[in-house]
Amino acid sequence: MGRGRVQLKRIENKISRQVTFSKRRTGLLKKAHEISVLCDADVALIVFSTKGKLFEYSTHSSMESILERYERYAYAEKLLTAPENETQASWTLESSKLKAKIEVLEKNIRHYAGEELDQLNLRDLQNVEQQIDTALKRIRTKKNQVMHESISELHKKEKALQERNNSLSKKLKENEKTSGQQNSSLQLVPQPHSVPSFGTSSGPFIGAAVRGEELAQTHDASTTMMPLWMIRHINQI
Amino acid sequence: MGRGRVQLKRIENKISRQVTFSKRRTGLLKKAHEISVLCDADVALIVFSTKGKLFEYSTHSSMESILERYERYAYAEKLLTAPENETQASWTLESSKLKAKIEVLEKNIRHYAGEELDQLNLRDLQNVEQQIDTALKRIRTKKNQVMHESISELHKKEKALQERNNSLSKKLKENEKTSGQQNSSLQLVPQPHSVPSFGTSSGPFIGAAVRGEELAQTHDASTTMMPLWMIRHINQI
DNA sequence: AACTATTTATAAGA
DNA sequence: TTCTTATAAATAGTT
Repeated sequence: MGRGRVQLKRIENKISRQVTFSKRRTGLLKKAHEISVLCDADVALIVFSTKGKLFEYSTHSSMESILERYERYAYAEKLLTAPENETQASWTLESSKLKAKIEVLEKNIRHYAGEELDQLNLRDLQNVEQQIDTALKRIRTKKNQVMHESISELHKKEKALQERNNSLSKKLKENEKTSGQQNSSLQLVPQPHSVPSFGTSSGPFIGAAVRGEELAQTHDASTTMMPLWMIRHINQI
Repeated sequence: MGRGRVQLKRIENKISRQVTFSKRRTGLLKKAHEISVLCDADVALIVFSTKGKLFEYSTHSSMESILERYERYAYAEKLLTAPENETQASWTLESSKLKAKIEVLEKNIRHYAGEELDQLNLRDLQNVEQQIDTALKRIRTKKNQVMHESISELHKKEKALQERNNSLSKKLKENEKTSGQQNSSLQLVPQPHSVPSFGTSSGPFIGAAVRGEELAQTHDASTTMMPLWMIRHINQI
């Protein structure tokens, strides 16, 4: 539904992903409401954006009651095996499982930080090295991209300010012509923000920006996931 | 969308209500899936028909985990104020705290892996880069150390075997002198443990190790780091 | 945030 | 339920 067909895969461009999310979210909530009204159905819809923001819809009978009903329906089995109010033991168990998981995650993070390496054999070390090397490339790519964007913005601002200055000083000159001359030597043209390492002219600046972008494309990050060894490790709990 | 407009009110005719439900349910689930994939969102959709039949969709991360996340998100307040069953509530609270911590750790790991970088600003990126860079150096150092150790060990073994061989063949010759000659061409000198990826002879083997070390030093990241003043400057935008 | 050209969803009919 | 088709809606790309 739109100017072009769309592949069913994650939209890589951040902006258009956000825009699409906003549009489709509206549509989805609307349709959830429609089926609920038209067909007299109980609907609960929960959406978390990539950034973790929550959007929800639920039929008048309220989210809570629908979720309860869902649990009753979907986990009927579980409810049968787990006697009514959960015992202290089960809570303790869950708690210690979670704590164990946290410990493993923290250990992994320490490994990622290059600490406690004594526990790793050569194969592990090589895996971690590979992972981190990839990560470092991605992060540098991203950083370049962000810097590039910031710099472009600065340049835009600089340009706008310069133009504004020009028009202001022009007006001022005209005013002086009509109302005598005061402050004719006033400094009205501020220096643009200085961006030392990139020089001030736009020529080399643009060159650097383009190079940054190419770099970004080279390191497309969409391919690699958490390393298998880490997943296995976590799952062992 | 169809041959006629439709009022947003309950469809009275039972049959067409069922038909519409069936069609729209399909569409709704499809759209839920689409936004989930396209926009990388976590979606949970629960639909109960009038008759009480359940239909559901949830992003890979599973219905259960999304509902948990929802509870944490939407009822955080309630958990804090809930006076009711004190033990139950406190357990739930602890549990969701732990889960939240796990989520944070997992996010950190993803950042360490160079994923989900969109959420980070330049300062964050800088920090992560620094940490990872340090980690990478440490890991390479450790790896080299481990490799050197195993190489030394291999050399020791090789030497020991060689000596053993020498003495064995010596003895054999003596035996042959006294008891006639058999098996004089028997291969008694075993090859040292093979270390496939480094070649088999000890000469080039050591060379490779040294080269590895040089490579690690080449990756010293101090060259690619951004000067502080530039970062401050950019952050001022 | 608006605007359209298109694609999609679906109401009605079979 | 499923298929077909005319038409309403949603929305991708653009401004």
